[in-house]
Amino acid sequence: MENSFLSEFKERDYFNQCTNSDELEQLMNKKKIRAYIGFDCTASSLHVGSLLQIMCLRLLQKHGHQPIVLLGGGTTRIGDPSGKEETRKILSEKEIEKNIKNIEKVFKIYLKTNNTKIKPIFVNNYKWLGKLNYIKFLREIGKHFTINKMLSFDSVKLRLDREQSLSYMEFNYMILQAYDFLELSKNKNCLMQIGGSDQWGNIVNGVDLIKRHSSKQVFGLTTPLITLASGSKMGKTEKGAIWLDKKLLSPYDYWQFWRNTDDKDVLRFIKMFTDLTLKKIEEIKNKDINQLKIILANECTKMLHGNNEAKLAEETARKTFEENSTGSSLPTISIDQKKLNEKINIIDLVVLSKLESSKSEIRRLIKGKGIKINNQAINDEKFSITRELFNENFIKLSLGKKRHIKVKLN
RNA sequence: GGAGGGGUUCCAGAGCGGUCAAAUGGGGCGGGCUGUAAACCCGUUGACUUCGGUCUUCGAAAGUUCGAAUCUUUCCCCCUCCA
Repeated sequence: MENSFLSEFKERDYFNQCTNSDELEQLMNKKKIRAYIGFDCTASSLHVGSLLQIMCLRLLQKHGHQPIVLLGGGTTRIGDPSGKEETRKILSEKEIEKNIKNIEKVFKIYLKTNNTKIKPIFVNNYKWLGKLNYIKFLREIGKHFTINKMLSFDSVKLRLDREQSLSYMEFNYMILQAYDFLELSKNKNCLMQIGGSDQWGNIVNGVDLIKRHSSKQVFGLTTPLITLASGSKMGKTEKGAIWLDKKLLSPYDYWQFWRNTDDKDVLRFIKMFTDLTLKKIEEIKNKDINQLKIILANECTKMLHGNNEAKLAEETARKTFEENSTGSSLPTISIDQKKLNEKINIIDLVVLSKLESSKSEIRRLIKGKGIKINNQAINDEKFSITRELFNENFIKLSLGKKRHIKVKLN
């Protein structure tokens, strides 16, 4: 092994803080350990906001350590107040169970599952949190926490400062997360918890609790919060979240997300989100910035959706943007002959395409030359679609420069 | 429990009886410049429209008025201080 987990972790800019970096380094060089990351199950899948954590788990595997994936069926029932401005909606039990199943699939794509030494261990904290006895819990666990300290945590302070209420339920979240860590350290011999920097407080609590409760030394490690050069958080755009799920976001759109990365973020993201070796990255880093963006998009898409989808997306993007033609993996809708005979108005076509649902907005777009058919701007909202527009049964419909769709005639 | 302050369009935040679909900023969207980047400039930003207008919005309901985001009453929610 040319370098250790921790040094690669740092080189790839995953590192934010560690409870004891030197000792962790020694430990991990000496033996293979188990480490866990907890994931929230409030949505039916994960989005790129969680990708860095997933990459951490991959890195663990790469260095022979075993990841534990905690899908928080228990804690999702409470809701983590960290970094949240408002109380979350409380989900039904059924929804949470469904989400957990779906999210597990994502990990099975990103993580190696055939090697028993390193294959991910999936745990659901509802198993132990669900049957906690309140009095017993307070006596055994609660006594290790002081309110004074809890109030000093950012997750709590922020909410109080913001004049947002924080319920007692949420206030307990950090204790539950600490307890999770304790449970995993006892039953799964888990020695480390990794998380985003917003989890630091929660993680440290766990490390402390374990020290007090079982006099064991465990570690906490956090990754930086990834913000885009534009300052916004990664993962959610105005159009919606960048899901790691084909059903929620097409591979083409996923590819596009990476292709549209800000210049300033490209190298950082290549380091963080691709499997390219650091050496390789060093070699290519002076390439043309747009080439690099394509590499980034390809690598990321390949990892999630497979090589074929990545190639297809690249090809489609090339055709769409460079040749102004249409690529095959461009999202497609179909309309039938009959409908065409009755004349389809441009506005209705756009609505049909689902690229935009508000007719007022579509009218505005037309006024601003924002709607094109086969690369020809439409300047009349009464424009109707005729058969002559179809080339080999297809037309390309574009909204602005980036939203394109193929319309197929049936 | 007592005393105050407040809930406005995606967000922040003006408006405090007609000229309000509601200032301003941010964000978004479109156009220009470019490189499917950033920055910058311009336009736009409730819905529907036969482009004349029509309809629905200012926590909820009821009321006063020719007319309410603006006044009154009740209710719901939030915050601050005191207990």
